[in-house]
Amino acid sequence: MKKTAGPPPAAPVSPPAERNFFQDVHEVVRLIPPGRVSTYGTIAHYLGARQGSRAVGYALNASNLDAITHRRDAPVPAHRVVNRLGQLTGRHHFPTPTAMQERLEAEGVRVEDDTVVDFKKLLWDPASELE
DNA sequence: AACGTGACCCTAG
DNA sequence: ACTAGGGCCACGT
Repeated sequence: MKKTAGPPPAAPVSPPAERNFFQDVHEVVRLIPPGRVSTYGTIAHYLGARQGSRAVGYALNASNLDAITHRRDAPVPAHRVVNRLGQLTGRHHFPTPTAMQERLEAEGVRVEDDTVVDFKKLLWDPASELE
């Protein structure tokens, strides 16, 4: 016999925080103003995961795949996120290998040799700018 | 369910 | 100065 009501109230304990890393990353990246760039580490650090930089990239990958953030109203400007050296390491994950650079240049960001020029000056740190 | 991978970063020798 | 290793977060097999 099967038990009539079989909905196991598993729910062991509510999670401490339901903050989805994914969504959180998307939100922060969306706050990056045009003409500015940020880094995976900076965002991760701002979210409290200093060493969770990889997850940031993964989240952006999902955004590009139109997986979670399929909002055309507020697309995630993943092209504004580079690594700590200012290199466009994620350009290969864009529709075209040059899409990232072109988008940045369209915003006035100069890119040379797959690296953002004056990247340090254009760096946008939410912890400082967003307070 | 465990292991491995990935758009990374930091610390140690 | 350079090289090596570990660590965190989420996902795929």
